[in-house]
Amino acid sequence: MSARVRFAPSPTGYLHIGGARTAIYNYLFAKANNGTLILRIEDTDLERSKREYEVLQVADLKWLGIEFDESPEKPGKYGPYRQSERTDIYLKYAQMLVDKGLAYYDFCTDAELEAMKERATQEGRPPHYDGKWKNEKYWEEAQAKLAAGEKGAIRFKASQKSYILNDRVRGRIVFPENMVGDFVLIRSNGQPVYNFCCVVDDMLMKITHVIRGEDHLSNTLRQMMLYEAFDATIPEMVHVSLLIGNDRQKLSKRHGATSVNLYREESYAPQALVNYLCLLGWSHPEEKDIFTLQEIAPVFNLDRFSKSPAIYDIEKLKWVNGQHLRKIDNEILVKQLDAFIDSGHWFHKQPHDWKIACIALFKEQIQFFQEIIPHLEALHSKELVRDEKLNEILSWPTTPQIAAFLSKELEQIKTHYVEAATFNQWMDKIKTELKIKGKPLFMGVRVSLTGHDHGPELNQLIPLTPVDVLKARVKNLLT
RNA sequence: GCUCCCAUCGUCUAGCCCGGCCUAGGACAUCGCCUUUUCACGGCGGUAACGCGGGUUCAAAUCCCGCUGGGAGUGCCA
Repeated sequence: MSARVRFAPSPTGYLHIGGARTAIYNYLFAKANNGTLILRIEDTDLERSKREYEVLQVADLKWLGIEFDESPEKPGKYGPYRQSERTDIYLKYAQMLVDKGLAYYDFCTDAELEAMKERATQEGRPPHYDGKWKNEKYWEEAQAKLAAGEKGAIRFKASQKSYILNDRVRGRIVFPENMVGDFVLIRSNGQPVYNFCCVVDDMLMKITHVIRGEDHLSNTLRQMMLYEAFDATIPEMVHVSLLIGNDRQKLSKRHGATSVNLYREESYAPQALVNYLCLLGWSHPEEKDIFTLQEIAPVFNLDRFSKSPAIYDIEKLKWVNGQHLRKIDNEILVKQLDAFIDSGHWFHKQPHDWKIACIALFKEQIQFFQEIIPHLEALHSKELVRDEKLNEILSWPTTPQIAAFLSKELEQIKTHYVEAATFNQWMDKIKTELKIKGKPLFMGVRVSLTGHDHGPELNQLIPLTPVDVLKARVKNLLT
């Protein structure tokens, strides 16, 4: 039987990086095993689920390079792929359990349940449902209520024995007896509940491996009971450790950017995010740390998951991003930059070759795509911002000499830009005629021409800077 | 509270299942040095970890127990 895996997000918000990570693992597993990847929308919480979030999440997934073999947009033969469209299926299966005597109708009110929980807690018992409507003496009443059209929830008779789960990453897990009370399958409003839908769908969609976050580990007990009730085999369970913040707490908004769309907006390379996320809790057999999904799909396997939670550290992401950015073709980068920079910006008026040269020059220096903006601004700024270090260089006796020389040379230039060859001639002349060399030479020229004490290599930078800007800077410095 | 899970450098991790080759390896970050001379990139090097306590064993990061710490769950949320 070929592998079938699914990613099952709830459309209640943007795609979270934790969700993206499990999607990646599922994708990789499917690819590695020539299997099928399914997208199932878990929108049984009508209150919080929104179609627009589903659209957004799918778009983010696509941006990350994750495509599905079966999904709401691309139905296979196990649809529908939105749980909200499968209600009658769940109802049917719930009724089957009722008929088999494995589940029952419950007509308790919220207040009743609340009181029940409170009582149990006070008495030091686990806050389980007390099984009132399971009791024979209420059967007739239940039938009557049902006949009268009253809405009741359907509860599963939780078996009170101990269960053993063989989890692919966590090994043998023993759930002791009496851990859960009778739980709801169908709400009194007729809507099914997560744990139930999940089992029915995984069963019907013939899912072979469930790869999901460790937060679902305890849900697995209930789900095992349901598989048992349906006389079905449990898929292979793969519970991956969670992502946490630098304070070791559950990852949340206060830890910074936790949703994928934010990274897209900040122009991170999607393959970098994917690469980094993949490495959080999984390791490459050869300990490689820069790769694409296509590259590692053949070697991806379930044996290399770490069991402990991983702290999400954006510093390493930045580095990974830089590594990927350097591999991207300059033409593509220019296109992205065009889209990234505001339409009114002078950058758009530059010739294509100039843009390419800029990208080539700066791509080695930036980790964030957006960090290129200050670099670009620096090319066009006539300003000379004096700080301590700059003033020190300006105080060197050689610097005014260099500036004066450059000023004269610049007057000779009739073109819009200085050629690299011309610039190199200047350097030679300063060396031979002015007899300046070493640090005073390079820093003197750099400061005179750029107004900064740092930046890319001069012979690449200067040919990209307009002559009038260079003139203004030198003049600025001489006065 | 109860239940389950987890525990190697600041961070991500390799090693653990099948004890010796581990004076614990790699990567990010950090520090220093080198590099047609700056920041960066690159190269070289440094600082830095087996949570604690007991066992078992000739030998333990690796196996067992306890403690401590952390995480998750405990819903008519997913």
